Amino acid sequence: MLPSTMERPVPTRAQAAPCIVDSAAGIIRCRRGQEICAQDGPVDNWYRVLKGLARRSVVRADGRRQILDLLMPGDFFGRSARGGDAFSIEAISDDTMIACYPRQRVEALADRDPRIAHEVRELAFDAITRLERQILILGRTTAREKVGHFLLKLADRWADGSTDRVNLPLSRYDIADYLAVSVETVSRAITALQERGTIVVAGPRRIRIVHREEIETEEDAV
Amino acid sequence: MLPSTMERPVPTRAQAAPCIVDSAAGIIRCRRGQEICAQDGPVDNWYRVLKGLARRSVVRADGRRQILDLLMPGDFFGRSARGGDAFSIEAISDDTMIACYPRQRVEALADRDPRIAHEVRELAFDAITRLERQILILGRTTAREKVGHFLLKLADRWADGSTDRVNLPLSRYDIADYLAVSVETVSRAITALQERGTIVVAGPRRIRIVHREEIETEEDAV
DNA sequence: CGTAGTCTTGAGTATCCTCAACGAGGGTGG
DNA sequence: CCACCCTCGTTGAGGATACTCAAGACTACG
Repeated sequence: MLPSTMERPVPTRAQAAPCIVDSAAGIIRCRRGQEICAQDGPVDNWYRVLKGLARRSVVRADGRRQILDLLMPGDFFGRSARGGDAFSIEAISDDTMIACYPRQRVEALADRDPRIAHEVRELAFDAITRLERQILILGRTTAREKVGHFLLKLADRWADGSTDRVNLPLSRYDIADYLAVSVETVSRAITALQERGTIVVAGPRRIRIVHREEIETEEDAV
Repeated sequence: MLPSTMERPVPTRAQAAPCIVDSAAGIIRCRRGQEICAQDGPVDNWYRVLKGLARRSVVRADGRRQILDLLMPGDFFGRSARGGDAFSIEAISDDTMIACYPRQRVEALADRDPRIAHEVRELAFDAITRLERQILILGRTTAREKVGHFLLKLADRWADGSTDRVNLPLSRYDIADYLAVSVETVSRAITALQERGTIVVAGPRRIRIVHREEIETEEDAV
């Protein structure tokens, strides 16, 4: 078991579409677990994931970690200079590639070229959409719903050819911190979904969604 | 009780700072509860709250409502044309004023004027910061923490002169749907915070934060 | 003055968290 | 090759927390 899905290249979305602002980028290559940006670093950069998977997380004072955003190829993010909140960004899969732009430089580029401004705007709106989806998942009541919809979302974004086969690129711990539940609850939820026949678990990192509609209509939708 | 806080003008943040893109705006005036934008409407508009308070929410199939974003003066939001998710936006307080911009028109303006592009970018980043904060609140474990930090956030944004006196502009039901807990739990959490001496409740819509640090350091911070 | 909406509290149940233990897999060093 | 360690994943038991259903107090409003 544990077929080391992380080492294999991911079929779909393995590489982000090229992007105009990449002209101003430096490329960062990361191994699994490597920190891209410290929680209290002073730098003011924007980033875009080119390949792999990364997490943007906050560690609270009690040691609990909250993953704010899962970053897949094409995803854009910044440190939101204002706000005072500081995040740390770490690669989840090996060989994660991230483009890094100094904020001021991109701003300058955007001021000169409307196409770049447009692109940055679109990337920001994508980020908003992502965060809204995350809020919708966090707003669900039971852990089974959270995990189920997380799997659906992952299947859509991290498709393995068909959209019913999910190669989980992250650990149960990451899922737990992303959904704001405990690891044990994630594990139990997956087991419960399997026992109901909603999903089939072929190894901890290999899940097949059999009855998508059972997740979607489990006493609520949207 | 219920001193009808909603009818009184709010001292701080009652009016949003003027904004360049407002030149392209139509102004919408709403009464309390009035819908600004239907959940399945076809229009592709951007909005900015000028005065009052509004909520952007999703109603799930089971009737449960989730408030994605609380919109205060200065806040910007769109219907995120892509994504498929549809939201409905309603005014919470009476005499809420909202600027409404056709998306294409603002895009055209932004393409011509870098200052407008910059402003839209900043507004989008503000929205991202807002949503991230909301995720951090939703990620907390106990309802007491959620409600406590919600009050802190509201005190900061909706200050009544000093930042320890909060005139709740929204009902317990709105708070519940915003924090993804039941109304009863919100009520109990407020009662619990009062019994601990952390806050003082002077009427359902009037709360004073006495020991801010007790909320912030209640087994976690950030 | 009755109705509707808001807010609170109680009782019982369901869910989740914590602590704990155990198994499996991967890597390292002998 | 194997012992060892470490991380990951799962399962169990007990306690804490939140949800549901219910009822009551209060306010606003017609």
